[in-house]
Amino acid sequence: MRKGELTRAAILDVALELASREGLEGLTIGLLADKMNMSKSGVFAHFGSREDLQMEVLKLYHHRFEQEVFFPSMQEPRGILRLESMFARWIKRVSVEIASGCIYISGAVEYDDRPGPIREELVSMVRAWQGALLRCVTQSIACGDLKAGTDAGQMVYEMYGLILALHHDARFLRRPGSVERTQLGFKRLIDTYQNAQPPSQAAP
Amino acid sequence: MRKGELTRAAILDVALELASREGLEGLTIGLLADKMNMSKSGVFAHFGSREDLQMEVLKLYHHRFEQEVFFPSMQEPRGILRLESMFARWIKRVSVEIASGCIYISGAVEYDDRPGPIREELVSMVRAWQGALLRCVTQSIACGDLKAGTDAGQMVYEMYGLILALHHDARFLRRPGSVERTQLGFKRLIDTYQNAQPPSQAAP
DNA sequence: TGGATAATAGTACGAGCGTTCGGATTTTTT
DNA sequence: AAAAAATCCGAACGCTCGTACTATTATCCA
Repeated sequence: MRKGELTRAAILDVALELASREGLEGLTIGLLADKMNMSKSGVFAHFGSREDLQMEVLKLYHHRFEQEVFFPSMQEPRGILRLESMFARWIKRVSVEIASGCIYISGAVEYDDRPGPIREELVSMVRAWQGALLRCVTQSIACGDLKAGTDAGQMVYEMYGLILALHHDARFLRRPGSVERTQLGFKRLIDTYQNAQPPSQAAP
Repeated sequence: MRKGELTRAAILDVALELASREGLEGLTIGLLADKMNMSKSGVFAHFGSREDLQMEVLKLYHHRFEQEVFFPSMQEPRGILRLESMFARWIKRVSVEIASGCIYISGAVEYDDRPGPIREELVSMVRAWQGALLRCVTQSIACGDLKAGTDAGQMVYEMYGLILALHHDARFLRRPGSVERTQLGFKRLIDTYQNAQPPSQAAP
């Protein structure tokens, strides 16, 4: 691997850290250069523009999220077990991000009214993740783990709300016990839509 | 009323509109001056600093929120009726803000890691609103509308999550039907914790 | 090891930011 | 109506931003 690609990767790593704290729009080349002990133009040369840099950071974040949350949960069997794994790993991920900030969540606010390629990419990423959750819920219904009439979209909606509340209360309000509240909310969600007893079996 | 106070009020009105769209940190004096057909220094003279301007905008927003959501609901009798009124008005308010943006929510992201008086004020405002919700839930338990063992903090937590999800899905993802999902989520929340039949009477 | 190539530094530009200051103009008060 | 005070403008300052260009240094390949 060439040296250029190496420092580029190192820059992106620091950039992700910085963007997590300050937001993608708060990510500045000057600050990044300082943290890297490089000149501004030295950093800049690795990316065609600031927007390209932001895009790369976003894609790196997405990749990490997939690695930590999505892929491991796919090892679990289809149904409620996988759903619980996805949510548990999601909570764990956001819990860590209480200290640093979650780019999906801060980005949703930063780009809710700012058109452009960054917004497009961000929207499609979040949609993809919600789509994955939706599929998992649908499968859970199909295999009889969840009641037949369950509104899958509604479940995903409320799951997302619980995570947003976690980020809000823990990171912004600095309130302890938010993780437990999120778990409790998820438990009530499952309790509402879960089929009577059989842990993971076909429906009648 | 002196002319100064009049234009000052007009500036604040436009500033609130602008801060709703771009966020409090995106509120800039130059842009504000343009929208007012005034010079930058002319606008600036009405406030000692940009931070003061932001603070005034924040307080104006808080005032409007109280007027539209909090105070009218206080007309309702204590208990679940008042709680439902608070949530309904809250939804209505955020629904309108889908087009413009909610400063409480965008501010929570902008200032989650940015110390200073603005953050302090914002946190105390959100805490106050959650406190009001908490009191209302507690009263609903006391008067027997909600079950005795109900975790009031948990209810408020989930209500806030539903609103955050509304803002996220409707404003950022531009997904239709989010208001209905929010109402459905609230209904399930009430169903879980509501006492059997008596609409609003003392508990056994 | 030398020559081509890649990687970084340095400097400068134009734009926008918050803020200051002095003067012109309008409003209010006496 | 005259005096006092409030209001607003215009220009300028120092700063930071992204970006372009040139030159120097380091790295890679033959």
